[in-house]
Amino acid sequence: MYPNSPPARLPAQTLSLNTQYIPPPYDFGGYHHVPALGDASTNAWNPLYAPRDEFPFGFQGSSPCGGQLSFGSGELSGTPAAAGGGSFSPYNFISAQETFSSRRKPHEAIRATISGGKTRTKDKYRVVYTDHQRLELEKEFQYNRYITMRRKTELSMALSLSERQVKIWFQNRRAKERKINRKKLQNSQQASTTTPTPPVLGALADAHITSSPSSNILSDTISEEF
DNA sequence: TTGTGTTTTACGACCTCC
DNA sequence: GGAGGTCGTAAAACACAA
Repeated sequence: MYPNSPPARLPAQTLSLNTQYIPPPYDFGGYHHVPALGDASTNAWNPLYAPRDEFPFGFQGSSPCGGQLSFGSGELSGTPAAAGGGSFSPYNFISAQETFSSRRKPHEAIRATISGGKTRTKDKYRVVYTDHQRLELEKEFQYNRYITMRRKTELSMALSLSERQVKIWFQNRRAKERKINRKKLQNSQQASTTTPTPPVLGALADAHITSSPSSNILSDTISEEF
């Protein structure tokens, strides 16, 4: 079904990719989560530095990691108390998911139960999270790429999800981010190889022969963080 | 309406760290 | 050994062009 290339595990690549964070182009107009969020690119999300312990909360408007959280769009106006009166605090959640206007009808559209041979543990193959659930998860993700055990417990209770669901959501969300970053990197590499070098820049490049395209891309990517 | 491509949940395999 | 990480993938949910 998926005629993709065979699996190839490159753990080292994972680490290097995680050192940069480029905010993905969110489009809530589709069936995706959130409008464009603030720049959290100053974060260095390396699993080696992933918080395994608690971290202090209590920010308003901007994360301690430098990321701005601005959920002022009309989409978010459907969550009356979620933002805590305009400023997001990760501890402020509303558990009444029904108050969130959902564009689709989660859980209703599940038609098929797991047939024989499937190894899923749930009676349904997968559920569709409500917009509110995804919004709160997304907010937490913008605050911290790696959820702590405490926050996982709180989120699971607030959103009526299991801790395992919250954990897997964060795993999938990080995978999505890496995928987007890879695409961006590929696009920039293609652009650098296809676009002819302007004469002036070419002359400048001659003065720095040691710089390779790949290193330029890397530095460009890093410079985007600032 | 339908075919197709993309995104979203969920899992297994494997790896690392404590 | 367990928890949690990435990676690859299955299949549902969804968007959208024809």
